[in-house]
Amino acid sequence: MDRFLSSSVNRIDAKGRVSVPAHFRSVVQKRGYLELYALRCLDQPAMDVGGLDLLDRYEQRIAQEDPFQQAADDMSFFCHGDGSFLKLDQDGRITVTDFIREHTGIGQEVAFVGRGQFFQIWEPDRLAGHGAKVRERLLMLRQASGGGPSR
Amino acid sequence: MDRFLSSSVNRIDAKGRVSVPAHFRSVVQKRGYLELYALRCLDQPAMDVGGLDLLDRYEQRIAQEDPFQQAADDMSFFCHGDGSFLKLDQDGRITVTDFIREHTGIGQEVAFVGRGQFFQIWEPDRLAGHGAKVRERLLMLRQASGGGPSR
DNA sequence: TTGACGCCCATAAACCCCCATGTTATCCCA
DNA sequence: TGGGATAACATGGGGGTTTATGGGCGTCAA
Repeated sequence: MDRFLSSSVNRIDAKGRVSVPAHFRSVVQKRGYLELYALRCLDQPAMDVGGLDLLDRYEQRIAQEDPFQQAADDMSFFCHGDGSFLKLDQDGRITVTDFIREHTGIGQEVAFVGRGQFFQIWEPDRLAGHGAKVRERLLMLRQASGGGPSR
Repeated sequence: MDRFLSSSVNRIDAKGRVSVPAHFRSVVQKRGYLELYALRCLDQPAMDVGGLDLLDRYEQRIAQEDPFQQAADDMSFFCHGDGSFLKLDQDGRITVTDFIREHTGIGQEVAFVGRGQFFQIWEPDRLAGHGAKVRERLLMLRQASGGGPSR
């Protein structure tokens, strides 16, 4: 398996460290990531975490823009400046910085959520609230489209 | 890693010195920059800092302008005349000059922001305000394009 | 001589390596 | 099928190293 799947919650210790779920670590290794990079989500109190290939996508997008226009500058600011490195120590833990806590509201626990090519970290309660809203939207979408397959 | 990524805030000491984040220093060394050059941003209260190749970037920008117009002349004056060298001392610190303080509003603390090929220095509060505006613009961009790059 | 600047060192805090412990899940065998 | 052995994992903490920061001192130039 080489995709980030499933979710779990781990506790932050007195030094501010938290274990990355073992399954995610094995994906990290399989993909050959030497370091993890966390990007601040634009519209959610979460961080997107992945390898540096996470940035490649954004940089390709930026390359399409006129480098001297505001859009290119904004995009660069977002993907280069609004993130932080997450070093895995040799026990597979990362340190949760103030930068991350501020944006996510994370206190004592961290929820890890697989998203395929990357994963996210959330404050567990906020994740639960977000999950409820997502399910609601999906349900409305299905009803609006006239039912679809049963079940 | 050979790109300037992530951001952090450091304090200026009584002599006007501030530590460049260790990670940025290692990028500077990896890129072989013997000296850093700081340019006033055209449209933001920040300095762009990088190697001398930073000038290439500005010169490209100027090359886009009609050389008979005043804009090109102004830009040339701005970037060739309104920059300053930043020497790294052997503890990895730079001195924040009055010239920099005036343009950025920097007082006691400096925010370092990675921008890929270069980095920026900001007054922390102004950076926070700028970041909020950038995220707002990017969100609008995403909504306008009906989905956008991520998710 | 004074002030800006470079070089040096001291110290506290942050960070990372290593090992220990407890808990949970898995497996094996009676 | 139950129960104990085992392995995998999350978590806690000790201690060394790196980093940020503060300050002393000599040099050079105005």
